[in-house]
Amino acid sequence: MGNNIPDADAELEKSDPEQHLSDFIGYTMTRALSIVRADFARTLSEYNLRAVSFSALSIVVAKPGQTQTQLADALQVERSNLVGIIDELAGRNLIIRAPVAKDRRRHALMPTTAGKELAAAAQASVADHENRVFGCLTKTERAELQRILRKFRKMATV
Amino acid sequence: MGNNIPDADAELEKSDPEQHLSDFIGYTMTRALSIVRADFARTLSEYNLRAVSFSALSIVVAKPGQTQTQLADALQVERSNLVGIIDELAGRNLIIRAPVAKDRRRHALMPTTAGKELAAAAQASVADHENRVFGCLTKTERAELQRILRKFRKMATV
DNA sequence: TATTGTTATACTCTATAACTATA
DNA sequence: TATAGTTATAGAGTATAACAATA
Repeated sequence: MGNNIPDADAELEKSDPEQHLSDFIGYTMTRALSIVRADFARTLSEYNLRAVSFSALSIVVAKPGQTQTQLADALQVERSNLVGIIDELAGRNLIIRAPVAKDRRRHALMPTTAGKELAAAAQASVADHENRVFGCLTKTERAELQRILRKFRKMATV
Repeated sequence: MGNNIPDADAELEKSDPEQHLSDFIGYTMTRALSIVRADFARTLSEYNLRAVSFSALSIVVAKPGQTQTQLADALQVERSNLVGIIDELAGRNLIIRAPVAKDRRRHALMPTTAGKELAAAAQASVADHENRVFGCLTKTERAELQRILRKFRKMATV
């Protein structure tokens, strides 16, 4: 049973420690996304937004009136964990929890004017961020990357 | 200042709550990767491996003799957090911390025979997982996705 | 003095259960 | 009974500081 002794020279000509791992698309995508996320977080920090609060605000602006459960589903977070995100946005007067007359358990999430303005500004900065970070790819490559990723999201079954 | 009242019908014809967000490659990639990761985690659970311990083991097998600091850099984790990962793999006798004669502060990370075997088996399963999860894409699309992601990793500067 | 591995710790994220008020 | 929002909590994951051994 292998209690190997350090073998100083064998295999050391291989300079890439990721060799096998980078054969996997999932690994390459993970590393690529971590580069994107670093710049994305920097971009959103100007607005004191995290990725998830940016997404939440954007969705509330794009589709006002959703309940917290619906928004949690759209964001793929537990509805218990959405509470703090909504608290954060509502505390900054970017959205409000409006009562729903027909069902008093529910809150209709509505953007305020300030929320719409911040969402628009942040979205413009995120668009700049994407142009910056993906600037090393050609327009064709960016479009192809989006197309393939969208197809994957739509078609993947596992 | 906008204390908007729920506007029951306006905008409700829009059925996709992600509308603006899915214009961003980063958003699409995040969602795509979360699909991949779910199946990846399922695959590795057969071997009682997490993503990070699979990566660590794979790198130790591919390039034996690295120190913990070098491996931490390769994995992009803090070296303090690598300790537990190495403890886990060493506790299962998959790798060993071999002493380095020239510098007694360092450990040379070496795979055991069992570690090499588990890495090979897990890597085969991960290859199956990739074929399964990306089966909805054509071979050309998968190759193109890999090519673009690799170019991005190599070229991205931000 | 600086570096390697380590410990301790704190902060964020995520997941689950249980509560309340409403239906 | 069931559902929407909430609270509490536990488990990961991640980041920082400080320590002992060694260079």
